[in-house]
Amino acid sequence: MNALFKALNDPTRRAILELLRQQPRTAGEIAEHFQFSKPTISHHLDLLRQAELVTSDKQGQFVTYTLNMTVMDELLGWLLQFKPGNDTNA
Amino acid sequence: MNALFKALNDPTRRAILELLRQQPRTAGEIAEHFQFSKPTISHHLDLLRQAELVTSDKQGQFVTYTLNMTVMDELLGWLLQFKPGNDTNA
DNA sequence: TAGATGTTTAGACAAATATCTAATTATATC
DNA sequence: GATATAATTAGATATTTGTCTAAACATCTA
Repeated sequence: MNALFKALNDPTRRAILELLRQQPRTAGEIAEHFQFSKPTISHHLDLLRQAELVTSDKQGQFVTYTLNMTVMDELLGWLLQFKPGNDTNA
Repeated sequence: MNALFKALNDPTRRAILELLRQQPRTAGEIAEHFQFSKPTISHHLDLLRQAELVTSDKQGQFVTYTLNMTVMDELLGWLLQFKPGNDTNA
């Protein structure tokens, strides 16, 4: 849960997630969308991977990043605990 | 959105939210649940208030904090954009 | 094998963050 | 008014974070 909130606490990382919402992309393609250096984007991708918000797959020189929604579902569950009438974790 | 994710990116602040899920509490009551100093808790409460995750109400010497779910709904909306088949912000 | 391309690692640094103690403000009560 | 209680503000400090450049690693192709 910590890694998840940490990963989400950055506008660039959230923008990366929104990019990947459309389709998987390589590290270089992702970097093109931002003004930061490639190492910086690589670091952001690392944090997203640590939080399991993305998966990475290396094909030759290219590393393709794909959105992984299963962790988002965990966050969804955490959120719903606050919804009135929901007694989960009561 | 930034203030929201920032506020959520701390286990103590998330625990405070979970405490307030049961009922509103004063700053002192909240502080009793943790091992940190009162100023530290006061600071966490300030960040939660900045994110509008809680509201505060002063009655005499006491300041009562109450959970505010409306911002959580915003987060919920952000999350749902990632759900397949959801074309919001497409 | 050499060079080009894609990506990550290493190391440095400024800015932000979480924490503390001491001091201050606000209210209640004697 | 003086003192006690509730809470916040101020200032200090160690840690974490986001960014950069330079270097290294991995793969492809001529």
